[in-house]
Order: sequence, then C-alpha cells, then structure tokens
Amino acid sequence: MKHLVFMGTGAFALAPLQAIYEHFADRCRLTVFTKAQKPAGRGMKCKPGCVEAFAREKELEVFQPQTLKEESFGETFRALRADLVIVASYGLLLPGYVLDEPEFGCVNIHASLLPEYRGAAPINRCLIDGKEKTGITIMQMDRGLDTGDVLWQKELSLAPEETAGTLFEKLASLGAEMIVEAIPLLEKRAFSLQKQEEARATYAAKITATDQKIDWSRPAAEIFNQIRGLSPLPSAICRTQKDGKRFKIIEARLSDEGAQGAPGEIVSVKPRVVVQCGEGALELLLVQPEGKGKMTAADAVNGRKLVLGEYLS
RNA sequence: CGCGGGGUAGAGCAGUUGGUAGCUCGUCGGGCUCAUAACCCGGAGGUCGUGUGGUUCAAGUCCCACCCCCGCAA
Repeated sequence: MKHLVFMGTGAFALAPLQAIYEHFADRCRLTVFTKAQKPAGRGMKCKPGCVEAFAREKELEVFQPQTLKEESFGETFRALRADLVIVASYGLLLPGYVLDEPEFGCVNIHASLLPEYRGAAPINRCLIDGKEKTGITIMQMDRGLDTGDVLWQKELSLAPEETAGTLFEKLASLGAEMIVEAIPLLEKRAFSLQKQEEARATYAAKITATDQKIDWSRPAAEIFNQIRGLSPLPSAICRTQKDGKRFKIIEARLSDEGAQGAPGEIVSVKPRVVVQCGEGALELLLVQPEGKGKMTAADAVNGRKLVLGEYLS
C-alpha cells in the first residue's frame, strides 16, 4: 500500500483520519479529499472544516472538488494512482471512475450495522427508534448508496442514556480503530465479501425540522428517544406558551411522577421540572431557550422561562 | 456586508418615560422540625461586556465604536 486517499468531511470522519495518519503516514503517501466549505454560518463567514483543518495542519495534500461528477476530474484522480480510497462522511457520491480505479477499491466506514440505516443520519435514527444496539460497518463501496458488500462489522450496545453526542464519539473512535486494523487486511485481501440482505435494508434520512419537533401527545418513552437521538445537536424542539419562542430540550429523563395534566403541561417545577406527555411524563434536565445558551431546567425556572401550569407545544 | 436575540452578584433573569440596582436559586450564619431537597429570620456577594468615548446636573437606562455569546437561515 503506497498511496492512501482519505475522503471525508463531517466530524465523524476526523477520528478515522487521525488514526490513519498516526499509523500509516510514515510509510504511505496520504492524500485527503474533503468538501470545500461554502460561505456559511453566522455572518456568512467561511470556517474551515475539521477534516480540512487537520489535513492542513499536518501538511497533507488536500483536494476539494465541488463535485466528482465531471469526467475532467478523472484525469486528476487517476494521476494520483491511489491504491485504496477510504471514505467516511464525505458528502459526495463517488462516480465510477473513482470506484474502479484503486487496486484495493474504495471502502466506506459507516455508522450502522448495514443493511440497516443506510444513508445520512444512522446515529440519530437508531436512537430515535430506540434500538438497543448499533455498530460500525466497513464496506466495499459500489454505485448505490451504502449498498456495497460488507467486509467487517462490529456491534456496540446502546445504554438507555446514550445520546447522539456520546454515541457519535464512540462510533467515530470505533470506526478509527477498525479502519486501522482493516487496511493491512485489505492489502492481503483477507476479508470475505458479504452481500447485504436487501429485505432488511432501512434508510436513515437526513434529520429535518419535522424530526426535531416534539409532539407532547406521544408517549414519554418515544419523546425521550427523540430527545436523546437529537442531543446535543440539532436537538429536539418545542415552543413555550409565554412567548412562542423555540425551546430546545437537550436532555431529559423519564419521570415516574404520577402527576396528571394535559400533554405539554408543565406539571411540576420543583424540585424537578416535569412535563406531561401523552403517556407518562418527562423530567427536563438541560434545555436551551431561543437566543440563549444551554442551561439546566432549574435555571430556566429561576429565570421564568418555564412556569408551572404553562404549556409547551 | 444574510436575518435576529443577548452580555446586570456564583447561576438564570427583571430593571418602566435616565436620578447611584432588584427577583428566583445557590452560598454563609441562625431558627423551626424526628427529619428534610420543606419552611422562617439574617448576612456576604455587582467598577451593570470593553472604551482615561459622546450627550446630561445625573446613564444599567440615550448616542458612537469595539469585543464576546447564542438562535435562525445556509
């Protein structure tokens, strides 16, 4: 293995890249592809992506094509003579000329046990669905979206209090460990390819505003899963009755307080902040009012963001 | 120059038409109680983001400049 090409953009890609850099940079050429950051964010500034920042810091060769579709880029890519392409949270579909070129192909590090949760948001979706386990799949890429043959999977069981944030960290580092082990095995062609069972395939679509909105008439257990599956970002959202402003619930837990009230009603503010749900109730722990920073539910009560008897909607 | 909210005691907030700052919680001390995260009394703690800026008899409160935080949108 002389030349490794890493393609990644999202935060999930950083740990694997760092691990590859640590273990292989001294004996392989390492080139990084990452999506160029568009002017964005508050003030429409251009902030560097985490992968780009790391690659530049280590003075790795960086390519940031806006798209790979143009065949003209094929010449440039072929000229790299990549032996293996490793993809993690890249954000661009790889065209045939990339998939077919490297001697050892293109492998993807995906944060689910494929064929379940193909697509953009596997980490969030498995928690929202209340799954008890997930994992990392190292897969040989093909022309479909996360449909390639599986090389290696490792499972991870999910604790009830797992959040998207903690799970993200765990899966990113698991992915990093696995890819470091996988590279030498790939070189020896030691993996056997396993087709994905199409019948079991599910799709983890990107999170939308609708996914974030809390419907308090649903059972507390479901809302709890929604909250942790979206915590800390992008967060589950509702609105306060007082001013109609957005109100994020970052952290909550199931409450056994048998308070009676209508869904969304704040039935207690001390010693615990409890909101009635369609079935059961939730105790709010960490919240974030619009325009403010994260704060404990108790602080929100002190500052009168949350008032006993009012409703969240 | 994308839109918007905000920087006031350790924390979350209030502060009306400008006149030397309040609330809830925490904290410290005391009391009540079998006991307490409950209740009562008392105390400490703030150069009100920065500016040897402007207006004014007087600015947290109006004007200017700058720094920082956050929400939306991408």
